[in-house]
Amino acid sequence: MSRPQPHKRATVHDIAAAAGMSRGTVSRVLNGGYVSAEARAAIETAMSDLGYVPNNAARALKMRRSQAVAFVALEPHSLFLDDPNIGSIMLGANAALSLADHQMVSLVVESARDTERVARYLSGGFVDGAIVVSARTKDPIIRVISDLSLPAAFVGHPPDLDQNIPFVGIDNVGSARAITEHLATGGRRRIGMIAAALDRDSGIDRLAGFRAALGPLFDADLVADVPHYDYGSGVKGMRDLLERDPSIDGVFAASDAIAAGALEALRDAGRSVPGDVGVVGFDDSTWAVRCQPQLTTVHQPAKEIGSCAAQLILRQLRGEHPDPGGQLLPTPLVLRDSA
Amino acid sequence: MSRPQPHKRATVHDIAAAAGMSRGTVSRVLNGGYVSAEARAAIETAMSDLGYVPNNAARALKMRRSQAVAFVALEPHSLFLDDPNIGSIMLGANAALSLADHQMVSLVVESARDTERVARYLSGGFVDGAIVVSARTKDPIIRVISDLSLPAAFVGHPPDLDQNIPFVGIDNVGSARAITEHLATGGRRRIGMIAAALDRDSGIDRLAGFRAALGPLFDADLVADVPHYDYGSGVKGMRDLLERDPSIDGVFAASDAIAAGALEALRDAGRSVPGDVGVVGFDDSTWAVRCQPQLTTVHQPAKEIGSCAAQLILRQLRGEHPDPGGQLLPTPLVLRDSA
DNA sequence: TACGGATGTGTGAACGTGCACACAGTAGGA
DNA sequence: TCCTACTGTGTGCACGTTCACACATCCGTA
Repeated sequence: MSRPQPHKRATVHDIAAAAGMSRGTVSRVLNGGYVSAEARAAIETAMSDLGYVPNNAARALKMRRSQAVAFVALEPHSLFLDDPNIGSIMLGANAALSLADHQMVSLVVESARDTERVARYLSGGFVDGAIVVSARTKDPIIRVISDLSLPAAFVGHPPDLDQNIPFVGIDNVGSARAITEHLATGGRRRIGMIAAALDRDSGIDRLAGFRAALGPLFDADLVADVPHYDYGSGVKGMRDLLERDPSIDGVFAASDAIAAGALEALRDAGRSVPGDVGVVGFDDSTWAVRCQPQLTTVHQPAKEIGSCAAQLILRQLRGEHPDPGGQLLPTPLVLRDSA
Repeated sequence: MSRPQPHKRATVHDIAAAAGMSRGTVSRVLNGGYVSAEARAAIETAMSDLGYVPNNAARALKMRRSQAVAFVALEPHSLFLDDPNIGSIMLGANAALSLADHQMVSLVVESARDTERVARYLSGGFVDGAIVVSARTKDPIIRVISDLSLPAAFVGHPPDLDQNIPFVGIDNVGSARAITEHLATGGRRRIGMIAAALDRDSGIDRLAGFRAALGPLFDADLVADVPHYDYGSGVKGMRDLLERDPSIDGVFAASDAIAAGALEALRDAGRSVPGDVGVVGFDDSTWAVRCQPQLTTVHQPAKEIGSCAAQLILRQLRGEHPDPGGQLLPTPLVLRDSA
């Protein structure tokens, strides 16, 4: 069986031979060191003549550094399709890694098969670290990363996360509380919530903040529980709430996409927003300004979250130990028209 | 300067020593060959005791195969944030590569700095091939890939694409023509278009199809030209068209996101859809069913496009030469409520 | 008995790189 | 004169893996 050889590529040997120098000198041209002007010139012309590109796999093997960092998106199906947030986090992380001359490679995990392959990939020396987004409690990838002791940073923090792994996120409890209070201050009496993703810390915490804000006025009957942060869930959740209590006059949606869905359900039911019902969202994503009326929401600094996670990795690569515990970024309220 | 050593990891040597065997036997346990049951057992316990994971960088160096394929998204800023299509293409490609036990790694190119680094990465032996999405005419990445003669597949085809590089896409001209004809058949007289991305083949071809469908009825004054396939562009483009000709009664939007924006502008202008104005989109993305009314549109088989691109790569890796020219996937019309 | 094949195992040489070391020549100061 | 410092270059080794080859053993058969 003959392996298909994609391309016969020049190596340091070939360059050295063509320039009449030794491998060491070629290496010094590439990585710095004492090289005479003539030698450098000869080697550089040889490199461009032969179209030399260094083999990073060999370099990674020798240096134990690949200059690449993985961005692992778990169960991104709905995320990529409905939640613009993860895109922003990715772009933020990429920008920060790019400045440090690291390549971000993002890996998608959808199936068990993917999990295993990604684990192999992460442990294989192709990357120096990993940013993990949207891990659920008991996610097998958490164990894999702990076992490998690969430099890592999580976005959000599953409760069973290893103490030594740093994370970055937002204060979901506090932000949810703040936006709920805004709704209450506006004079709303019957305030409900469309809670989502209660298998993740973000979902649990947003519900906790909502509950804390209302205190004794909290009514468990006014909480609709939907699986995902997406538009369709918003429509369904809002219909549900309207059925349970037609006198509802305020809704906190766990995401902007959900809020957008809720607006549709309210429109169908003939309720005006913000006249009859005040609606607030969460994320300040592109959804927020697309809606009619535009959403009052919690700004989630997605780009900063991404770049912050990247910094956590870069710091570990410099040998610094990250502060234990997490880093929480501020989340200002954004007041628009929906409440 | 001491390099931060993330982890002292076991190698085949260590396993061999622990099991009282030689490296070769360990390799055979991993890659198949004649191994006695006792030897296999001893080595397997040694592997699990020492927590052995093979070093892919070393394997890639030796085998000249990394079992990884890059997914290069060019200028994804607006793509990731506004266009759910690219997410679907990614997931489709990942699924296909996953079945063939290849890791998909996606790379984001936003700046010139990114282009250079990605080029280095692609040529460095970390990946066996590359899927390139959303390349513009004269994109430097095209040259890089041609020069490397790295197995590649493009999604869409910039006109200056190397003849030898296969691509996958849809018949933008034909689909645009078909949906425009649907609009005309419905009895609309003054039909306009919100054309976008006229610096890419997709944008140019959709406009060409529109023009072909209308024939002599085509009126250049009823074409609004916007830069991107996003919601905001749709709002602007529609306002523009209404101003140019208030009697307009049909609109072909170059994407669903644009169509959604157009719906908003029409609502603001007090026009009913489909009563006063018929609107059709393109993509059949999540936008299409989120709108009020839901969009009549062209179904773009994004997942299939992704998996098809993946197949093109896998075929090249098996040493087969791909058919020159491209592969076009069918794009059925989806009739909903907006026209 | 001798031979060929199947099965099982060890050894050496690569893959392409970077670094430590060795060595050579020059210059300056004690 | 000798020692040191600096500049410039070549060589050997290691990174962790796989593969080709050599070798060893066992069995069935001519």
